[in-house]
Amino acid sequence: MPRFDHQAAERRWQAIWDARESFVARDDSPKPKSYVLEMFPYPSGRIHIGHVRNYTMGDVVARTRRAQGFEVLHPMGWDAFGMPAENAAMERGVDPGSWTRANIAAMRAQLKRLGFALDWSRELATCEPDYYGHEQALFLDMLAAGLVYRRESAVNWDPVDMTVLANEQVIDGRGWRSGALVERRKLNQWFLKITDFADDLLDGLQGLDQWPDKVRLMQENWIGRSTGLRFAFQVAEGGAFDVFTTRPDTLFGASFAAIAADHPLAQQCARDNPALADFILQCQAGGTAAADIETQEKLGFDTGLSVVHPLDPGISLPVFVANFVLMEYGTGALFGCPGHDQRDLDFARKYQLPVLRVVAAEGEESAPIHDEAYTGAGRMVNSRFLDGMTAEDARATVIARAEAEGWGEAVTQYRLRDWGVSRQRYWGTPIPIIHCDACGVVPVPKADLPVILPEDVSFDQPGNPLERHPTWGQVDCPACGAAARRETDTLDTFTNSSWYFIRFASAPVDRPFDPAVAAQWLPVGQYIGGVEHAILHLLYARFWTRALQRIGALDVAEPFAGLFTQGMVTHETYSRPQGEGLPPLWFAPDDVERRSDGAWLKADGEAVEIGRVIKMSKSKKNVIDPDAILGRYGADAVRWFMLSDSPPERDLAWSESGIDGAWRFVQRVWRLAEDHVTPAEGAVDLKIDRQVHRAIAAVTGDIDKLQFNKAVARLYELVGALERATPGPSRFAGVITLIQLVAPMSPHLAEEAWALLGQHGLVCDAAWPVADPALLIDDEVTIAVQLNGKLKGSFTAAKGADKAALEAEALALPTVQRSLDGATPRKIIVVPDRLVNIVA
RNA sequence: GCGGGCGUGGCGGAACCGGUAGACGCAGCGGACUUAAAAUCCGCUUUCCCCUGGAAGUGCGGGUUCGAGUCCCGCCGCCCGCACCA
Repeated sequence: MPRFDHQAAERRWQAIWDARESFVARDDSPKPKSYVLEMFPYPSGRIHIGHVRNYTMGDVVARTRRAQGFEVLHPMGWDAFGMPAENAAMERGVDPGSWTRANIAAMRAQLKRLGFALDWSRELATCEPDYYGHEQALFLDMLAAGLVYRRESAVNWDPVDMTVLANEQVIDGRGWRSGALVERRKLNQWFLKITDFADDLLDGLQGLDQWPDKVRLMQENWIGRSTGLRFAFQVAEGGAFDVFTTRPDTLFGASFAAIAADHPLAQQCARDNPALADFILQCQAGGTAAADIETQEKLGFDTGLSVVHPLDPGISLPVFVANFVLMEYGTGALFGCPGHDQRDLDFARKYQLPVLRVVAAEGEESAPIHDEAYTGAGRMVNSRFLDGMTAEDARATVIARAEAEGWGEAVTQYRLRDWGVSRQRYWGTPIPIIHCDACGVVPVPKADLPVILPEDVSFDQPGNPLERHPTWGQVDCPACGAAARRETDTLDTFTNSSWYFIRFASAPVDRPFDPAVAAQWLPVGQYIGGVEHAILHLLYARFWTRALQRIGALDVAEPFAGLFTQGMVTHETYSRPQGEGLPPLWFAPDDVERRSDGAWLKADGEAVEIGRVIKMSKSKKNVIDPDAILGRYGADAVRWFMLSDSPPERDLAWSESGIDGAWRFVQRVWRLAEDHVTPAEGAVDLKIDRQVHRAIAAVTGDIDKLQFNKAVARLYELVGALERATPGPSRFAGVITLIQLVAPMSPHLAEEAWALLGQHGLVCDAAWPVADPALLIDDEVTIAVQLNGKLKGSFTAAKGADKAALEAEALALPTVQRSLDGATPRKIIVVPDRLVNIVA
């Protein structure tokens, strides 16, 4: 029997879909609209398995929605700006533009081989002026609306390469190329006022009921709305500074005040205190990453100043400069309460400061604090007029008193910080700003957009080549006409991904989008991507959409109505140590021969170390190239395997076994189709009809919930049932239905089988099957029989049988009789149509 | 350090709302077909035991319940994010 010829089928059907423009979305379609989107890829060079998994999931949703009668928008594009292109330029001497465009061409060809139902007519790449030029216009609109501002902010500075580093380029506090100790340095940078939208973004989460709870929770915590007290500490030596606290109840437990190293007061004190100046310098060592700062040893320096306790002028507290206080959060200053904050406790122990309990659980009132701060609920102690109150009441009382006496006020504080979008890098959207000595900061007039990124640049030295370009930066000031300079910073690539889904929906030549057309498609009905984007990308895109709404550009509040976060594709790693102080050398799976007892490098036949199963990453080289697998097994088998086994939200550990099973499944379905080229005569087989309709209901529900692994299992069961069934009209109809249910997952096979079976048109255009409710009802059920909750047996009964009958039949079971041994049950629990539990 | 998640056979996983744990697939073993191989088909496959039956079992330790993989409390391990990776 001939096998399913995947190569011929893929070519044939992909050409037919293209010619018929099957997946081109029509703006003017009368059908209800559905927007299915997967996070667009960075063109790193080759598609990897994670992309295949992501786009296969989206494709199943898109094809199913289309069959269900929706006009589906399912586009694809390229998140094409970013650091890897600059790294390639430095390492291989290619220019970032050519490198990126070649990668796009290669990856587009790979995606096309997979037969995705994509509308390629809407393809975009963020590195092209016809995309980023419109982004520059939107930036200027936001600037005009007051949503953009400039201020100083810290970056990672490599003092040897004299360049700014990304957090990723700082390894153990050192520059990744130079190895120099990194410092924090301040630069003037552009910011978007995302904090203006903190409440909207937080409250908006409530309505996102088709988002995973965990993502909503993470965003909620990230925004971090808290209410507390802001008050002024009077410095005994003169002056004052503000602090913010969420725990005003613990004010009597305060034993010190701490300010950030770059707090104005710290700077002022350092002027005539060389030791403090030194300490502040020390605080600037290291990168800007929060994880690094917060895991650093907590260090403080006593300024010698003291502040007056606001509730008792008789108490004075020492003022420290501390490396864990961030100027960016709150007021850059805090009071330390060691009894009820672990970080403060560690600090107090280190600098021998008093530790006092002011909140206690019942019975703990006089228990001293040892190594662990008490952060639980309780009542106030050692706190004078607050004693005996709950901590919650004490909070309100202190705030009320502060407001009445005028030394503080209740404020709402956010953990969320404004979005710094300036990057001291080349391969990004140029910020459309001109610096003029006379006029200052001048926006580029819209008529002069796009500000085109020059591609004749050199990477022979570190840093941003835009700064060294001979002519690009020279420009006349649009305001006064004098010679001026272009801004050489580019925009964060997150700005590119903050509105691409709008450009997909509407892409006029002369403006970013048409609001009416875009609003027809938006919000995205189903967005699918990695959970690693749960906060930053998704929050920025939500902000950008709301900002557009505020400035009247687009009447959409939330960009993504439904979100699904897929797990990553993981793989074990192969490496060899390179010796002291050097990172190991990594090897790609293609270069390694894997056997059951180890792994060997093909090149030299020597063993390599097998490492943990981790996220596929280029740096660890544990990346699988789908091309070879695609050639051998075909797109349908690869797609099928991507959906099998692992639940889509969980990580998928790649292994070559399993793809074989997917290939066998494709062949099994093909054989079933070949067996049924013409409809069979004979009687209807109700049992098969029931199984087919149960499968329709289950598979439809599973796809709807994106539980593809369950849909796959149901289809295996259906195939098995059809194989065993006797030939006849029910079996023939069942095979037709099977082909339709398989079509979103393995579309080439389905089209080929559909044609073979003499069905009309294309299966991708056929209406999705609907289950007949009458065929979904069981008339018999299996009743489990338990004794004290342990299974003793089971029997079948008519559905809806009454309790007494079930009880009697359960008691009559031989195993139950034997176990009871004549004793009378104390109690019998009957769950209708389910089980009988006998309690002895 | 902070925030979020996950943990079930040899492996990936299934189990509606607290009601028969292990569906389905992979791997393995045995058999059929074949000169042979491939392909295909059939059967077995959580562990243990005194094996026509019984006991234990969902990371660990407790708890609630007639009944817990599912709910509660306390641990352990792994993974993701932390604002300049995309």
